[in-house]
Amino acid sequence: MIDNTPLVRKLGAFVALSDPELSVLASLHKRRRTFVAGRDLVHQGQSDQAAYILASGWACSYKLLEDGQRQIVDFQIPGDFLGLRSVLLNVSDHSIEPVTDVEVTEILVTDLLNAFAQTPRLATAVLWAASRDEAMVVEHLVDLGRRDAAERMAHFLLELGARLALVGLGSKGGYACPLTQYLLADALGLSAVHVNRVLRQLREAEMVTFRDGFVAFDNYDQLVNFAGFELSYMDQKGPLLR
Amino acid sequence: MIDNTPLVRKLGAFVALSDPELSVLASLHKRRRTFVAGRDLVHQGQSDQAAYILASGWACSYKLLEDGQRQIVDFQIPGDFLGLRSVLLNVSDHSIEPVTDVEVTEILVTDLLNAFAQTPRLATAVLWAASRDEAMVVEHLVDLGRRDAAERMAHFLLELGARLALVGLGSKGGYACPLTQYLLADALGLSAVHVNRVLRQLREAEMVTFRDGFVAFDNYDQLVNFAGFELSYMDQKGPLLR
DNA sequence: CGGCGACTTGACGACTTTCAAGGAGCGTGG
DNA sequence: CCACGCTCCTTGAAAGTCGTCAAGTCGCCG
Repeated sequence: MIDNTPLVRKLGAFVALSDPELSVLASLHKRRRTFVAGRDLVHQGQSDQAAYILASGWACSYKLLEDGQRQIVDFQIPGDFLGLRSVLLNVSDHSIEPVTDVEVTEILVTDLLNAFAQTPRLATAVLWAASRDEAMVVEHLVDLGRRDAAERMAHFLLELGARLALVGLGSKGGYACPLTQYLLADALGLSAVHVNRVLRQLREAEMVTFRDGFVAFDNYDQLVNFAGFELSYMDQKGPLLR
Repeated sequence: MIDNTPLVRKLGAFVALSDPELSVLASLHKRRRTFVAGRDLVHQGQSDQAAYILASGWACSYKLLEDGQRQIVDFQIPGDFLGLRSVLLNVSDHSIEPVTDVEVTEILVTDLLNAFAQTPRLATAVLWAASRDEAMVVEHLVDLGRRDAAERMAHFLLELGARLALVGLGSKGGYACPLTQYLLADALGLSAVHVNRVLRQLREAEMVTFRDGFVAFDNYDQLVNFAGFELSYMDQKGPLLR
């Protein structure tokens, strides 16, 4: 094992990486950068040459509508890619904003594509990681399309918890969560006012409590049942490719 | 140019494929199969060894909720992948149903992964195609989260039109569309009844008319404006990788 | 202390769903 | 040939969910 960055941990879950592959991966980590909360990291329409891996902190990717509304597509937590799609499509179709101060490591497109050429299995691994991210977006889409506000919130908090647990940042008890009710509203397609009401409702039902930057699962099983939560699509036991 | 299947057309838009790459691609097309409308092609939870490229007809990918509701994630039109994510994740997190009778060509996972190893640029191309599909899902997500029923419908019909135009099946005048109002409802997160009302509304506003399996843009520019439609994320002029 | 951002709560109204009832087109079988 | 059943489309009325507007609290910081 040559290094143990979040990227290696993530891709390692899919393909068993050889030492040469690991060293190619290691060479991708150019420089480490930090960004402050709230200032966009990527702008919609911008043309990028670099993607990032989130090392610490939270970010979100969102789209702005002409009328000023915004829809948060996904939150990124440590280990996640930032702007991979922007790079591949050559133009960003969305913006990315750090929710907290974040640390990232930069990856240049050219390096990434060269790495694919040298070690094709890496390409497969990245494709897999991208598919996994897409599955998350799809689940979010189902939230917006077919769940009412309370189920949506419940499902969303559970999913976030499951993702955080995968990188050691959460458990069935709960997790630290830096999101404001405004951010939740933009993610869940609700108004901030309604987010507040729904949170109260879930708290009074003694299923989850979101307070002071911490999500506490008061009754995990009941919440899972209420939200119709399934984490099969996140379950991943060891590398598929050896 | 060795062949000119939908897959080649699609990937060719991203990378300029060499003859050896084209021949690897050609070898992927195992057998052609047909499926009848309505009978699932892939079941949620099923473990697949094959993905497909849609040659003719329409399909849709959807998720079922425990309470019987369903959310259609995306429609697939000729040239699109079917079940690529299922294959990569090793378990399908969604179902796929042919909307019409469809013809597909089968692609075995193992062949696909081998092809990646032989021609890494192919992997890059597929990654790009997957990113493009994801961009579509993201736009759909914004529809559900932040547009009201009429805007949502308008935006959806425009996007479908733009996608069809890319493969020569539609224009700014309109396109043949085999979707029922029930399918539209499941895609847009609305009730079938409301879909009907919204379609009437758009028809009476003389922007679009959806009747007898045909979407007619009565006033394309007005509709684009009404829906806040941007196709920048679909615009793709020639290969990015040479 | 005043200002500010995030959170709360109530009242009212708009957008959507649900419930109910019909109508039109089409293939099947008597 | 026509009735029947089925799917899809259409429309109205009542009921609910959720957004908007408005006002007020709390903690933090200059």
